Amino acid sequence: MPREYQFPFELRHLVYFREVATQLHFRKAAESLAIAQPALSRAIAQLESALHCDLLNRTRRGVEITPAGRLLLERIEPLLRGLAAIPAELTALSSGQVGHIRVAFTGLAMATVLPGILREFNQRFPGVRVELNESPTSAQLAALENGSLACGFFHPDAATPGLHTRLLLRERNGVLLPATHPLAKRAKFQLRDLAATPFVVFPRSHNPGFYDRILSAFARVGVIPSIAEEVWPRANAVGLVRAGLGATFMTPSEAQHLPPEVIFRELEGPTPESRLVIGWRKHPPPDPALQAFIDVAARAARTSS
Amino acid sequence: MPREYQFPFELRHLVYFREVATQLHFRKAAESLAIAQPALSRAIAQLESALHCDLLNRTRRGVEITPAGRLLLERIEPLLRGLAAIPAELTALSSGQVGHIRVAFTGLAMATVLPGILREFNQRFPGVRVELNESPTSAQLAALENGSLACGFFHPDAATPGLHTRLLLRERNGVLLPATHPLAKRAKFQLRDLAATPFVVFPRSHNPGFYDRILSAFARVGVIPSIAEEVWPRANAVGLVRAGLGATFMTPSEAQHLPPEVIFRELEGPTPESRLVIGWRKHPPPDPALQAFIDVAARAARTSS
DNA sequence: TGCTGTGATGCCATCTCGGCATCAGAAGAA
DNA sequence: TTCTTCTGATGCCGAGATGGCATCACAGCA
Repeated sequence: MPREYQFPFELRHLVYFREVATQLHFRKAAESLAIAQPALSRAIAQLESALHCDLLNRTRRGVEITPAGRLLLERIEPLLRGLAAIPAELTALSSGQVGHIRVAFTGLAMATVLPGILREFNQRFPGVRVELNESPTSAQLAALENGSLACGFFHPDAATPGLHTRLLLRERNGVLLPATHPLAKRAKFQLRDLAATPFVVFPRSHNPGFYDRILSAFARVGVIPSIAEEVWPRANAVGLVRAGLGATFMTPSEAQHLPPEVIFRELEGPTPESRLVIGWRKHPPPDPALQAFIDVAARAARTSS
Repeated sequence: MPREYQFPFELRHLVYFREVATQLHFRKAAESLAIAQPALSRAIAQLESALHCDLLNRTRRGVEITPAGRLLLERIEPLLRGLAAIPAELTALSSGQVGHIRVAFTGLAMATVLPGILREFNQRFPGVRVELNESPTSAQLAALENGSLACGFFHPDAATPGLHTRLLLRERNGVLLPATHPLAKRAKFQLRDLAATPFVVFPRSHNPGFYDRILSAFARVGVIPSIAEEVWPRANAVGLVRAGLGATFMTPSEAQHLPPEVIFRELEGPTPESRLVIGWRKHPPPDPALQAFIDVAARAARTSS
């Protein structure tokens, strides 16, 4: 039998030694450990022979610790404490009370449901660290697939195989115009009225489906829009609109806090729709912390709608 | 049977788990561990049930680690490394290559043998930290007895029960005079010539035997000396002599580097003798580092005498 | 459909661990 | 002194744990 083993001792020996070295009394230590004294004597003897040195001096008037024993005691105490803490940590992890989840989101999520979700989740699961990254839909889908992302708030435009998704909200897009734009004076207008207006959009690669829906919405009213800039994230588009470079699509939710030089208008008639979902991988199934986050997110969406 | 135990697992389980979690392959891990694969499977299953959570997902296309497993792996890796380092540390301690010894000394020791001893010891045992404290003989004896001192360089005046001692040097005391003292002009004189001179001595409690030998040496020549000050350590006595407060006893070795305002003179006839020894406790026997220090000290004394 | 490779399971020999009873030696009391 | 009492060490034995071997169950692949 190999009996080849990295450690010449077992945890048992170390725990026993710690007890004897602390109490300096074999019988009392054995009692504390709920074993008989001979077993303890033997275990200590084994440890000493395994380490090739004396750890305790057994005198008739008690036990005293040797320098080697003192060194061993110093070394094992923090290690035993660390080991003892592990089961509780794992329990906390399994119950979802402790953990770490990486979450990605888009500007729309942050403008709508995300703050409320984070507030409630942090309150109910203060031990779970949430790592947040604003990230476009396509990057989120890639990160979800390769496992580097736990869940994402994004805008699906097609089926998402391998993912569970849950619809959080849907909004019609309006447009954000420079205050100097001729249409800014009108309360209502349609997409085709924007034929002459250059647009600031996000890069197509970030969400090809929505990008293409914008183009086809224009096409349906016989317009080929001019694309002035492609920029990400959304806040920068607002800056460019404010600078007068063009208009941009935006949902009402995103249009809450705007600088004075821009004006938001809803559109009549056809317009692209934004759908926000939360998505996560089917396999492996979410760990408890992520499941808790998803539950909180789903409930927040229900209550807000 | 109690089988009450602080840890729900043993080191074996942790080492096995680390191997599987690293290799993500039961057979290969079992081979690395020099055990059969079924034993490894069982050990991991035991660990999982002990911790009440899954650590590894066994899929047909290999093994993948769960969040709980990853947490466990993170936690145990530093702990296992720490445990693995212990045997070597104890070996180093036992061989005397590593350690810590507390050493006390008197001014005479530092003026004579101690620097050479420390130089050689540090060279041969760089891993041993030597803690040095200048301390009077009586304090050294007390500290040796209660175990707070490993060894001391001191001046015994009686038997030292419970201690091993080794004579390092013996020197006749001369006197240190202010340069303005009348006797300073004479090259030779005896103790009785100092009848009118006040003396600066160390406190009697610091080495009663030597103090009394001074008094009896005076008594033998019919002189009752006047004690001007009692001061410790020796360097301060030099300062008081320099300030003209009186004379003090001193060995030639201690009179090497003196300020110009004082003059050292050897004495003819009877004079107190200083004996420097190194002493250490008989029980418990010295640990290897201390033994090495004693050996170096004894050899240094032999070569210098 | 069979082959290959995975981890899991059944069975058994062996070893270890710990309990009980007892021993050996020193300190302290009578 | 002698006896008691306390210490830790040792002999012996049974229960349980451990690990090896053979085998199973299952998925991927040719």
